[in-house]
Amino acid sequence: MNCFWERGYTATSMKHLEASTGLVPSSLYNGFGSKDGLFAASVEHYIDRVVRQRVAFYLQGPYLSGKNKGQDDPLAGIEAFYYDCFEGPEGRIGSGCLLINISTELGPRDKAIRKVVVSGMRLVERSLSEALTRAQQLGLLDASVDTKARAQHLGLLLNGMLVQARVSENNRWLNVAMDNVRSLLH
Amino acid sequence: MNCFWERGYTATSMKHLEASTGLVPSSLYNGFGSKDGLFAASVEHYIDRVVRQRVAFYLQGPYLSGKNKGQDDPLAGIEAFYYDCFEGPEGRIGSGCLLINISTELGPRDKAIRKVVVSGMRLVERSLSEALTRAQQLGLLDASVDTKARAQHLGLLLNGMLVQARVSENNRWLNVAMDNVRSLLH
DNA sequence: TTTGTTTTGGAGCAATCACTATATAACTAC
DNA sequence: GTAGTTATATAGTGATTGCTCCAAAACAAA
Repeated sequence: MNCFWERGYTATSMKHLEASTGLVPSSLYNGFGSKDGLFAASVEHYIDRVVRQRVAFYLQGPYLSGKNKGQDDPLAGIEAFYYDCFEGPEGRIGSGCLLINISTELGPRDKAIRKVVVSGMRLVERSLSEALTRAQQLGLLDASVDTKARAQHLGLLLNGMLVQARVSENNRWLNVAMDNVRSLLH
Repeated sequence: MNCFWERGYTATSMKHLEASTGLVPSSLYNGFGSKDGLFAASVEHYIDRVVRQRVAFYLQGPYLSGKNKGQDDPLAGIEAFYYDCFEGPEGRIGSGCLLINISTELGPRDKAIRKVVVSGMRLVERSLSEALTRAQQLGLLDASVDTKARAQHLGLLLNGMLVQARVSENNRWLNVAMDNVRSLLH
């Protein structure tokens, strides 16, 4: 997963995967069938262990903010979710997001992978929408906001920020970007 | 350029480039030195003929909107700029943007290319900022808007939309996204 | 034409690509 | 222990990678 994350699909060779996993070719092929199989497993692993976990922690269920005396604060959850995507404990500056990276690399060619990638993106957008709705119910977000449209806006903005994170040398742009994110949480 | 645009850098082989240009290897190598040289030339060609041209037409200089009796309407120019990125006359649905595609594919590996790509992105953001400032001077945009921050927001949103365009099968998401773009032009 | 330079044609280079054949080693079940 | 199954190790498969060589062709200036 880390190999594909950093180098993309095409530029990652079986040699890289052997070195990264410490396994010999026969083990890899016995376990995953082909490079494509290993790639598909990596993408699903990413969605499970990175996307789904992050979404569950910050967006679904109550997010207990310190400011609000331990009460659920979905908007603070969204903000923390964004920060975690860029300054996560892994320190993955320059990696961006595996789903975004392979979206643009593979484009419309591999339909099976594309379906999985899109489902991962939709999971994020849906969770953002649910968090916004929860914020409305708690009176933290203006009731006139179209949560689905706003969630799409937040999701597309996140995609754009993940592109920027992949190509930018530092994180100086992030402060302004987070201001822009917060401007969507009123 | 079209080869790299559609297939990315790594997945594009010299055979593809020979077939696409109709030139034999010796001609390509005589003209561009290497695959990397041809790639660099393609990226600069893209910035010149796609980005710069589009930016000049819609964002820089006055954009004469039909609604406003032939007067300059920078906000209408921004809106038209966005539409042109997704429903351009070329009908490039699924191609997205070469700069975005190679940003995420190559990431931080190739520093020379990254510099060029970032300069192309900055050109767009700067032009958006200038159009917003022009709109403020014309009284079309609230004077309290931080045009640079808003331009970054619009730029990142555009990046995200170009990722979406690369991976999405249709353009149904575009209407909602354009509503979100317009919500930033007040 | 003649001379000199640039461009193309086509074959082929070593290196790497994803992948496999086969034989041995390591488990599991009884 | 012993048979049956699964996993690992090593070497090597044909195909494709980016690229080169050299001779023929085209062009340029006189």
